[in-house]
Amino acid sequence: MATAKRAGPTRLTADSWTGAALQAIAEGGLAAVSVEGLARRLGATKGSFYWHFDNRDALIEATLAAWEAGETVEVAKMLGPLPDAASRLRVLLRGALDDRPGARVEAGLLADSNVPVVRASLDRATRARTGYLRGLFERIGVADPEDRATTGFAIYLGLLHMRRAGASTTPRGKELDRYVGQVCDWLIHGTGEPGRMAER
Amino acid sequence: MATAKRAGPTRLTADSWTGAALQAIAEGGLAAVSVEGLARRLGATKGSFYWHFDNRDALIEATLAAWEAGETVEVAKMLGPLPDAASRLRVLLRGALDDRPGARVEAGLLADSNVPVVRASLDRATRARTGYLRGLFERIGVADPEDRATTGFAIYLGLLHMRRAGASTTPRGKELDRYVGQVCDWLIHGTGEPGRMAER
DNA sequence: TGACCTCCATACGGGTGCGTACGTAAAACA
DNA sequence: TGTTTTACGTACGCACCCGTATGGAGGTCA
Repeated sequence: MATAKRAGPTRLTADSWTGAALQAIAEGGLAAVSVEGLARRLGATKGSFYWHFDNRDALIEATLAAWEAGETVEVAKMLGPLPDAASRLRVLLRGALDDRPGARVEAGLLADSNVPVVRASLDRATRARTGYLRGLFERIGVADPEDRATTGFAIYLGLLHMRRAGASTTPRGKELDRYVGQVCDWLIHGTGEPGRMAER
Repeated sequence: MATAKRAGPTRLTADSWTGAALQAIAEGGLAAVSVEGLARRLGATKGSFYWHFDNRDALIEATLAAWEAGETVEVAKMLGPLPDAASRLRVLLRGALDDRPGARVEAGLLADSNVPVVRASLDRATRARTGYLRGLFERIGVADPEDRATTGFAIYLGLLHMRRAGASTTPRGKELDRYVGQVCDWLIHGTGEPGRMAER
């Protein structure tokens, strides 16, 4: 009974490991990424892992790179077909509260933002998003696109976090659509749709 | 050379351990709270710890309770003397970006919000703050205090996180005061001070 | 001064994770 | 069909951490 046991066809690839790592991050952050743990999940052993990667750090770097790449194309795919800046903003914000796997991974990574590699990765993602947001606000024509981009991203992060923490205060379901729409109008116009908000 | 070595007068108390745990959380989250690690910091050994606490979980519970208590009195002390709701809102938001030790602990705890005990503790803190925020907005007299409180807290969390992640996009120094003021005006009036923001 | 209680150090067993050494099936190639 | 290369399993040493067992120093009170 030397070799046996794994379910799938047979051999694993480096992507098998980064994929499992992504799933682990989504569930429990970096701490859940252990070589032996992933091996158990994959029905393999460390012997396999250390053939594909030099060490745990190498796996983490590869995993982060895979996430960044997948995230940018996913965002592009979500926002590309949209017509105007306003609807892109709305979709972007909703992305914080939807159950995309990418969002779950991002929420997991937020927890380990003090780890230098993760920090670097998140910083790139952050920069890309705030830059994109700033572009949206510039095209919309507000006076202070920088501030609004920062605030928009802070709201994004905050909602992402409230969702991960399972905060009972997070808007859900139908409420969510309404709330996100409200926040977007608010970010864009400085106030809600005319008549929906008091001015004092 | 049986007993010796610790610097301080001598004996430790339960508070010594929760204090060290708070510091560890501020630096590295829950993962940094290890009995043996704290013992090294305090110049003691596990023998001392297990006299003051039943186990690691008991320490964590006590530490969270201490943080919650300290946080509420600290917030009360900061906001109590302030005259109007607007300035309270501003100080509350600034609290996310200042270097209060409490904020560092909170940022560290955010990282472990998937741990049930931490989640419960954070949830209580969150509820208290959003409730307080809602009260502020109600007293100010906006039409939708609930939405604004949620958004205000999301911004708080987002900024807290951007600061912890060392995001280069976070406003700093003088900019910080201006930015926080801007966001507050914006949260309150729906738009910035008249003339500072374009309306389209 | 002797019995006692408080507080802590030492020493141990068990668990988990990383990384390495080595052996070995199965595929690829000759 | 034999040999190399690919991919993986097994077994080990090491480090760290939790929790327990046990004993001892120093203060307290009779």
